[in-house]
Amino acid sequence: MRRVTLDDVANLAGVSPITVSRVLRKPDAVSQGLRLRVEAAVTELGYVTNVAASRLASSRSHAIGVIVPTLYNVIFAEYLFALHEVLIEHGFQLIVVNSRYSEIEEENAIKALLGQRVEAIIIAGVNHTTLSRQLLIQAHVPVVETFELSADPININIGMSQELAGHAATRHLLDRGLRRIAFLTGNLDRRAQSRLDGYGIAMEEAGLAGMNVIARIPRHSSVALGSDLFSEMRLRGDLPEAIFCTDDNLALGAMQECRKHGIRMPDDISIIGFHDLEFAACASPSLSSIATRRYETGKLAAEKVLASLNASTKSGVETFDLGFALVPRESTAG
Amino acid sequence: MRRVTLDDVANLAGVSPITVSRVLRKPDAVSQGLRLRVEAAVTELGYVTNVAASRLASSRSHAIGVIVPTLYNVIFAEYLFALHEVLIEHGFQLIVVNSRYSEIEEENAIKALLGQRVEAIIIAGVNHTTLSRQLLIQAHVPVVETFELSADPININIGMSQELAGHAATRHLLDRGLRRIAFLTGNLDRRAQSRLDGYGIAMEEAGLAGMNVIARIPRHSSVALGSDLFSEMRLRGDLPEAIFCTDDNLALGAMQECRKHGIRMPDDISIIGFHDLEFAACASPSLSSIATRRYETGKLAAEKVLASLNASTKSGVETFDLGFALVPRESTAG
DNA sequence: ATGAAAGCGCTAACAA
DNA sequence: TTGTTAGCGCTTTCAT
Repeated sequence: MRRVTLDDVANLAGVSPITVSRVLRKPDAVSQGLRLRVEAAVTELGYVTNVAASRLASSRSHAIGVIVPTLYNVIFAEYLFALHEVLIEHGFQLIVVNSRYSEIEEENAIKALLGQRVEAIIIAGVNHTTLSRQLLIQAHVPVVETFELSADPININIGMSQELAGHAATRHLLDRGLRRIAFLTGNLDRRAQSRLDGYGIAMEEAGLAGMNVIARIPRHSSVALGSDLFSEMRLRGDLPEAIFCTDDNLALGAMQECRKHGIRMPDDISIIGFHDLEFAACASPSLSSIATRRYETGKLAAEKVLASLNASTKSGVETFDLGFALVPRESTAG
Repeated sequence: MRRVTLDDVANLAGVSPITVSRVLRKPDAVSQGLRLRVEAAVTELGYVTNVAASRLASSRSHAIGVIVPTLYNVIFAEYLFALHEVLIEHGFQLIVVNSRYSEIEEENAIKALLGQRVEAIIIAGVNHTTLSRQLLIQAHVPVVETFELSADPININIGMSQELAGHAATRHLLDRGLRRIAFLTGNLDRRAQSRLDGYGIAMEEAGLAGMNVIARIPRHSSVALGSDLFSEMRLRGDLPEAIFCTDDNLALGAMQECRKHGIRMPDDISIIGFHDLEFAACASPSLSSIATRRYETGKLAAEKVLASLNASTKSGVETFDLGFALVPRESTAG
């Protein structure tokens, strides 16, 4: 039950192995006669190239490593979609690994990817362990850090200021005269933490430093979690005038609870989410949010990788701030 | 800028390459003295195993191929989560490829995975091109087909009857005396088609064959699409008594439209979804749905793969029907 | 346009 | 426990 090899195909076609290899990789370099014979033999034997052998011999993996904290989130799905779209087109394989929001797992992921001799690494986030950072630098491959802005990028950085976005959302509520503003969140990953920082700064600027309310249950973000977070505040008899959710899913859950208990939006309570997911515009009331650019982040990351790989010279540090946009809708129409 | 190899480490540690290899793979087979020296050398040089060389030499890839139609869907995220959980633990790498709901792309994905010499293939769906099926059979690796039941499984089949589930949802509405029942869907992939078949059969059994209403817009399923589908029916002045959505997301979108236009649920219209996503229980009204077992499907698939790989004998055909459950809630409380 | 020789970096099998 | 030898299946380089 031995697997079919190049040599088997070559024997059947009556040519040398290298000719078969050429037919498969650069068909134009082979005369039509031989090419047809080889192609027939390939089909007859059901030959499939052994990628490991090919990678070893050519010392090219045609693989690009991608690290995301989770696959359980549309945000990263949209981003991966863009990466796929561009890179697969150019003959690269994507090796996607999730770090489950852990810097230690991220470090292991980086080692695994380097073992695969990936030709570039695209990694969500800008905070890494010391060893991770060192490995990424020593790898001598293009490295793209995404979703946040780094004070000290390894190579290419494509992101936005999560803190400014959190600040903008909070300001929006403050500008409508709302003062008791709660921040709702699930697990506080780095990006959620930055948004929280932005919230804190805005509150302080408004002279409301003492009024911060942070509702947090350490679970992954979901509509159900939004309901739970809201319920908890309500049962505590501690409903604020406004809510800033780290995530539109949480906001939707909170809105469902409001409706269930006859709490009017935005009359009794204003709600703003984050990311501007697809459903935000069609919710009722429509949900105010901060629009972020997941697709564009992935697209640009992929393009920068391609550019780096084609460039003869090693590129220096480059930063791209893709920004965000406040999208005011009915849920905060004061 | 040559990459560090086993030989480099061996030279530095003053041992033979195979000893380094052993320290990395079966440390217990090496004396402590040498092991420590080798480990020091590995750290000093920042050595990372070249996976391609390792795979070629050992003719083991420790990789498992997974094909899903999309990453853009919680259903598959939950399933992948389970696969990861079990298989990573056992030292396997997952190579996840998406076929974008295309049988041709699925065929290419299979070829790519075979090129990687994956040790098993786990594939969502039971319908493949003739060549795909042939490749899967000839690969002589465990093959698991999931999410549906096959009349003729290649090897292991873990799924449920999408048709019976569609039938059960429709019956549930019929049993409440509802007669004008619409079926809402986005892209009609195989599974959605089967649910539609189940709907058709139930309608026919109830003597309502002529009353089928199918609202379909060929986009990927989402809350926004549910809104659009509902709007279209409403503007056509053609609102049914009940709606069966292929997906809870569509149902949520439809519910939002109802609320926006003062259409009461379930008084004016009953709605049932599919998959029982997390938010179904906390929606308002709570959403009736068909609960499906994505996590369990992934878990069992992973376990069966492990069992097959450990078994000395090639396993025959096995089928596991994981079933589904009707979860009646307020949205259909007639 | 085609082929021969050598070797990519590792591990299996065997020997010491 | 450690090392030697050979080779996994392909592609590079250099010849023809």
